[in-house]
Amino acid sequence: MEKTKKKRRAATEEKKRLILNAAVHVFAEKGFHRCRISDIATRAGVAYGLVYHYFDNKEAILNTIFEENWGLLDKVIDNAAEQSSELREKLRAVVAFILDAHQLAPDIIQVMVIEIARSSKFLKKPKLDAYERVFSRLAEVLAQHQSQGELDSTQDPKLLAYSFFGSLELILTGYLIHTLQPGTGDTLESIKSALVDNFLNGIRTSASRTS
Amino acid sequence: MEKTKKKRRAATEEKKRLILNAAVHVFAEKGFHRCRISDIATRAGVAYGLVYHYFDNKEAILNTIFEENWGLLDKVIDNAAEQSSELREKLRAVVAFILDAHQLAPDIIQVMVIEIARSSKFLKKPKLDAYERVFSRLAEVLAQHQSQGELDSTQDPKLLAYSFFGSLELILTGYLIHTLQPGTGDTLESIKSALVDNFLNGIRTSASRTS
Amino acid sequence: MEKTKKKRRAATEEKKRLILNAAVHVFAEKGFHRCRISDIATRAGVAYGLVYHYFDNKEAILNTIFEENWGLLDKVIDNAAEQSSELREKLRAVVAFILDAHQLAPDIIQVMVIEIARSSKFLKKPKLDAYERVFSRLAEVLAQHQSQGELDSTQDPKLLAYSFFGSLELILTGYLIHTLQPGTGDTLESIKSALVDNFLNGIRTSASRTS
Amino acid sequence: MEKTKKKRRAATEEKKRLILNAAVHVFAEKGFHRCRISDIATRAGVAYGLVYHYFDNKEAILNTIFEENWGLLDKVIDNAAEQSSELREKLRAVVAFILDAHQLAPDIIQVMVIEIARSSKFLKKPKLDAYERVFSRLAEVLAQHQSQGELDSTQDPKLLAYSFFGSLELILTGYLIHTLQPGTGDTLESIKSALVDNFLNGIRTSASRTS
DNA sequence: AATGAATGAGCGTTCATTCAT
DNA sequence: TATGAATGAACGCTCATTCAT
Repeated sequence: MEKTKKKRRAATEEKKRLILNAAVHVFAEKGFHRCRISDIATRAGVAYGLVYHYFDNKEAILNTIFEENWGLLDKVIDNAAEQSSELREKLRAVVAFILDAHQLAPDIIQVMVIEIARSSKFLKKPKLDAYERVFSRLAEVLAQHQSQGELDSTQDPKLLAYSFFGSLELILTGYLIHTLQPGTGDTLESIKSALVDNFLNGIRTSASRTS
Repeated sequence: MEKTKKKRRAATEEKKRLILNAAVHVFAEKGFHRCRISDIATRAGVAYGLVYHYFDNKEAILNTIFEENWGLLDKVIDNAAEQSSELREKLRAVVAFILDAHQLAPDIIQVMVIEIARSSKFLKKPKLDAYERVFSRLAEVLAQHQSQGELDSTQDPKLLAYSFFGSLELILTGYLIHTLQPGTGDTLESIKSALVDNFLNGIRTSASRTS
Repeated sequence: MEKTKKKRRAATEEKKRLILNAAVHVFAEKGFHRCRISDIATRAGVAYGLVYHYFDNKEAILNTIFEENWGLLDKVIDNAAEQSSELREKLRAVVAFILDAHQLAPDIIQVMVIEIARSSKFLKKPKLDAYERVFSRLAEVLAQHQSQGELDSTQDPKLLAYSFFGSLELILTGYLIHTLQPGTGDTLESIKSALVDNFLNGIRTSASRTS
Repeated sequence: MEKTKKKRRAATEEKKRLILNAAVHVFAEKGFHRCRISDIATRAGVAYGLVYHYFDNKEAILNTIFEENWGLLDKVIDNAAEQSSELREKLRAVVAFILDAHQLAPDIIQVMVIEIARSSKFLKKPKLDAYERVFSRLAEVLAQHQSQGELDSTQDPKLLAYSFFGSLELILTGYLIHTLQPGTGDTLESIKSALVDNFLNGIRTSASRTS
């Protein structure tokens, strides 16, 4: 009995995952507004109505995707902050997480970047807060290193956090829409390093530096 | 007769502008997908059938907004490339244009950033090309300075261009959605400088530099 | 110009009427819950969407029917109260109005009796008040005749009003569902008289009266 | 074995009753069309699939409620006709049954009056016959007393039956929707008497009678 | 008997677009 | 040019009903 119930619960959870995965795929392919519930159901290989058995509505599906994945980012920053004392390492961990995720599951990253970040203007309170927390968290980390004299203290750490994620995001977008292609020499690792190093050191050659 | 025709043409152009302005406002307020043609017409103070005299459909309105404004950015980069030999000046001109525009007409910038740049995934050929040209143009400028030894030549200039615009875009987004507020000390000018300087020099203090 | 606008306004009003009439017919035929918007549109000979041009939703159509017709009943009672001093005459005017209306437009009466009275349990404030006003108004009239000694003053006039309308309503229902048929001798006029007389005098023969 | 079967049968019957009671409650609360099977199941504390073990469909539940209760009314009229020779007593028994039932189980009465009696227009053959039988039965009783000279023989007894039940029904409706409240002096008994007496004697004072 | 996952037809509503005036 | 009535495809969502366990 117990076992049966557990099994059923597990099967149920699996079905939900199936729908979620289908949704991620379809959102990435056609965009949230352009896709229909039936696209999701078809892709998941389930009946139309079943989607509504698991989710209140289309928006709720997107919310679930957001919560599951944005939460991960939250944790990654926390872990990075704890596990290393080097700022460079911390930033690299964040970049690595996102770029690796993009390798493994580009659809999810795309939905996060395009469908959620894009609609951030229209986010309501609880979601907006969750969204913002990631930036605040990185800003905290930066602030800490400012106070240790490693970073220019005159600058707003929040703005720096936005700057950092902005670079990352648009580069990702470039990859996603294929207007930006990794050069022949660029390994994923070299891109990770470049992103972090450029953020920390800038792109000028030391030769050309005056100030 | 001639005059009358001109007048009429001018009046027509004015009406078109009226609708375009209304569209910008409404797109910014509710988002492209969430707003209706009638919202635009109401805001413009015209009958909604009239919108179809001036534009083929809803998409065409967004296209017009895109073309008019993205074209400006194109020109700004060209001008900047010509009018100064200093890379810093060139970049500053671009940043200044965008941030000033955001001061003067935040709705336009919002629509460009949120409704167009973010949905670039779904752009079709001609629009996508126009979109991409801006990045290529900036990349060219950067490549030129690489060849002059001012910038690290090992890096992909296109990627650097994406990085630069990405920072700018997300900071703008932060301002637009009010999760990022200009600090009390931050003048618009100081933000412009910081963006360019950080891109060129990074954010590390010289004291903490080892390499 | 003026004329053209007026004409258009009139044509519009006519179209609305067309839809309203179709709705009355369809509501009467299949019942409010069982009919679809498309039934109304088809019956009216207009496009599906036009119904929504004139009415917010299905409920709003029923509301309009209610308001237009229930308001008439209101006025009829008022007029009857003013134009005659005889209670019998007043009641007869009310009965006559309803039964005549039923002859002329049985569908409307049916919708009023079945769809609105039935859902009276679920009426919200403003509609419920309008609904109730008719009963209150008749109760006032009865109360006045009580105070003149014509009617038994020990009884609740409101309850008497409900009793009166209840008789009328169920008889109408009987006719509507054809479980009650006017007998061969019964003219409409005789039924009107019977209803009023029975209400005032009861149905007992004087011979059998003891009290 | 026998016993076990009986027990099981009893348990089954009990479950069915549970669902039926829940249905009555929910139909009364939200209306037949506005409630879902799951509302009934939830209220009954069972899985909603179980509802389909006991009933073919939603309609069948309503039918069962109708049959169980309308059948009682049938019997009440029969009993009244047999047990007393006085018409007043017979009518009083019917009124008493209904009003007492309304005291004890207002939900059932409401469902009978609002969901069934009011939608009688849409009843199909077998149900319609059952519905109608009650009126016919009362009409028979009245006809009998007409032939004994107690009641005005010129009137259609069926119409009188409708008139009588109509009064009763709308007064009940008034109580159900709380637009009619029992006055402070009105006991339930006085209302029963009034209904019957008014039907038999009318509401005019003898002083004002001319005919 | 009991559960609740699964199905899919049905329907209300929206809204871009067309068209008559 | 200007209006807004008219059209109807599209789609989100509901929920009665079936079915596997």
